[in-house]
Amino acid sequence: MEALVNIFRVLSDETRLRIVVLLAQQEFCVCELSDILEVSQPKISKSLSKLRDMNLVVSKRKEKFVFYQLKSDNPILNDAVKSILNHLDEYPQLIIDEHRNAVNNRVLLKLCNQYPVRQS
Amino acid sequence: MEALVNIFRVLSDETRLRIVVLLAQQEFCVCELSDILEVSQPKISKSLSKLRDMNLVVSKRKEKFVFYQLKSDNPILNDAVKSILNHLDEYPQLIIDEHRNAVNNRVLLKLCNQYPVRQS
DNA sequence: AGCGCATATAAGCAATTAATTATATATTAA
DNA sequence: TTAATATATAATTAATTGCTTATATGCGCT
Repeated sequence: MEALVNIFRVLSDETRLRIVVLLAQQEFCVCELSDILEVSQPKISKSLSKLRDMNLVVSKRKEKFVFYQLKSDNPILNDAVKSILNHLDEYPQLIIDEHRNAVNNRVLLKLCNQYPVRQS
Repeated sequence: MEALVNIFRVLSDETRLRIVVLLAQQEFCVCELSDILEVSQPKISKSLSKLRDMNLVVSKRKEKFVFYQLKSDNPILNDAVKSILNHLDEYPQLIIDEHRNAVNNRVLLKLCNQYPVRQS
């Protein structure tokens, strides 16, 4: 029961929710999330550590960067994310996040080389 | 976005979540919820008023009793409730609530007449 | 070893939320 | 109109949460 309530508590914070929605689609490192969401690094880091404490994400270091991945073994969280994605058009901020992700990947990443390299 | 986050905030409180799950199945008055959940009347009342402020329930008085009904026009909330009901077996407290509701309806209600009468 | 960048954690403060107790309102019934 | 019951709200205090700034850790490079 507490676990159930905690899932919803995680999603009741805007920063955490935006992170979860992004991670539902691909893994990200801390600095990417900080850039995409325009949220301070400590705040992102703290959000992620809370998600990790609750066993909702896993992290792995790749050289300088620590990448976070959403775990997919929590049916309630999965359903909630699916529900949000189904109604994405009602939440402009989430669409902006997606868009900023795409832009970051194309421009910043490739030109300035200040981003982790992805082989897509 | 704030509306989205607020849905999850509502569900991140155990009392409110238990109320929502019960109301998803039928309407209840305050005293019934207080009895079934074994939670103080002011706490139930306050939870319900928060739900009403967020436009998630409607209330109607029937004589002494004020009945609350879950509104069904919020897709995110609907999906969340469906998801919870799909995994009810993992949350014993919710099952107990359902059970106590059934018992209350059969025993207390009919014998002692201390409950609002329902025509089922 | 020393520097730089990525990430994590800590400290202090502000703000929000919650619980309990008491009280107020509204309806019914005598 | 008074009493009893159902519900709502208020006041106080306690607890949680969140933000910012500062600092610590960890890895890679030179």
